[in-house]
Amino acid sequence: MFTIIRDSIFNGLSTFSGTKDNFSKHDILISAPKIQARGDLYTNAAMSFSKALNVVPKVLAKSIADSLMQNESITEVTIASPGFVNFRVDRKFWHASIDNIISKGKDYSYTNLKNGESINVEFVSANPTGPLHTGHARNAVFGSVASNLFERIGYKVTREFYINDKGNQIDSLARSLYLRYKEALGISISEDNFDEGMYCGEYLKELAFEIMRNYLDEFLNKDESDWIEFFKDFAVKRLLKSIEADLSILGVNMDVYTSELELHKQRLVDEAVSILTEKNDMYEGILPKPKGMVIEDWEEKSQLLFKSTKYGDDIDRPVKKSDGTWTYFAGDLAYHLNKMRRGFYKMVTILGADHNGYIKRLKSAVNALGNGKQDIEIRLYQLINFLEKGKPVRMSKRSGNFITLKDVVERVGKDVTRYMMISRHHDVPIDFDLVKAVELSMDNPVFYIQYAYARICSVFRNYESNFGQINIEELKTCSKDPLTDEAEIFLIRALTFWPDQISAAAIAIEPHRVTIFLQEIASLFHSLWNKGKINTELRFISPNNKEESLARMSLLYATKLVLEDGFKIIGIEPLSEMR
RNA sequence: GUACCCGUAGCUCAGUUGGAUAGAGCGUUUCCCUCCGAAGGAAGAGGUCGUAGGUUCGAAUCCUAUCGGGUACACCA
Repeated sequence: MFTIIRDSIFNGLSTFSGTKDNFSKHDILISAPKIQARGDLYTNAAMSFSKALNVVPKVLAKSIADSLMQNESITEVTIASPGFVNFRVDRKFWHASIDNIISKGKDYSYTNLKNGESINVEFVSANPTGPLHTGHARNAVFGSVASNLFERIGYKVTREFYINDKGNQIDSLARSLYLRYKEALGISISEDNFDEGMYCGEYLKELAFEIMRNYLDEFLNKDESDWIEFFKDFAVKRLLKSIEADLSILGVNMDVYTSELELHKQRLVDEAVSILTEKNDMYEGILPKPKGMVIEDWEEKSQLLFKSTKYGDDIDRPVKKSDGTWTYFAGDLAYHLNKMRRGFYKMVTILGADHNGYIKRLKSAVNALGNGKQDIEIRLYQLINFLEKGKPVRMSKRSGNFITLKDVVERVGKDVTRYMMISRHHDVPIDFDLVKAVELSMDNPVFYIQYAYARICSVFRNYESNFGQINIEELKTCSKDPLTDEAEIFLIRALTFWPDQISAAAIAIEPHRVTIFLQEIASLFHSLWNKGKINTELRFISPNNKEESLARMSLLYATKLVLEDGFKIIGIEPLSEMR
């Protein structure tokens, strides 16, 4: 809807030379003034482009104002110093906005900014050594909502999970499973049998029993080399399946799973290393002892290093351990080379805040391998504190007594979990109160927006019992003239901003904004509803006046579409009535 | 010691490429159900945006310094 206005503003600016080179229409801000008396909308374009065009803001503002005046939907334009242009639009503009929303329907917030460009979103990527825990839940929801947002701006999204199915942790996993296997065969095992770093959680017992049933004592009293590969493979496969199941109850589905082990088997690590060697980015060297932390068994060791300092990292990073085997980082070199070979130059990776030390080396690696075409963005999310009636829930990883993702979803439901996980900026830790989260109050913001939606559905039921079945064509074509109240216009205005806000959230990779906008719209709706309680003129349904009722229903229908769109992006189900 | 993140109302947090008089919820005070769902709404109190400088027409937002909190810092993943 704002494109027409943007065009007018742009025309006002384009009388000055250099306009086309300096910015595009998309850079023009149109927003609602905080103070109502100033107008319906304003732009700061005169100030923000004053420098680029080398023209004083007031002159630009005058030119913008003149151009806006020629737009017939604009009724009044005022200039405020130092160059704000405030204006009012005709009611018909807002009325047309409703028609626009209804015609676009489910595609209302879709903007084809990226024109089908491929993007790879890597998220969760949990080690397949146990069930997903609550931290993964935030990662999963963040990645999944970000992906939905990317699709809204025209990206072709691939949701990807990187499987760390190689290394010491997987060895420990296999040994842990072997202990459980011995236990299944009647050998007594206690927690003391599990060394540091091994996995003594209950979940391996089930897998051990399955091996015992199918293979009896075939692996008993054999050398580790005779069984370890089988146990690794079995454990990883099964745990991955349970991870997939956990993600699915959260409504998260991956498109691609990529195995680290496979990349090694395909010799892609060697390939990545030889590419970097050719670029002169690899060398055999000794790393300095880290400062500010005590390492007891520190030894100077020569190892293969990647020259990541060349790309902005603080120190160079080891690709081989001192014993000559590959590091985890070596696998990541291969992995990102693999991503780019599959055509993904635009990459987004979601990681926990504890990975902050890893970003620079990852970006360095991608920059070194990407030949300038690469574009990787990494987003970190903060931890979640689980509370119960305000008191922290104790979690001990050692005894395996930590809250799993499944626990949370089973307790509060998928929708509440998803909503809570993205209701805050990713840089802010979340306090998640398991009790308050299911209360039917404003301590539980999910219900606020669902309540708004349910109320709208209720009005529709009511309308139909008065006037019979409603159809969309009718809503589109009916006269919107009865919509004149301030509260109605405010709601329409908020709905009109929706596509801009969604694309801004996508570009910034900030899914939490969606929840904020939804709160705003729900609030405007609730406000309008209550206004109708006091002033019967404003009620959505006037039993004796179908025309008026229909106009109001068209506004509600547009609101409903936007709420549904928001729900879909967040991945929660709309409720047509509260229990 | 170094890097990254956070510091906004009593509490939990928004604040969109820098925009005009900094906003919500909870809590608190006062109103609004004979009337489409009060699980809601209207209004009040509550702020030198951690502190000090700087950049400019204009700073919660950008830069520098500083204080407080979090996370991470050889070969692990």
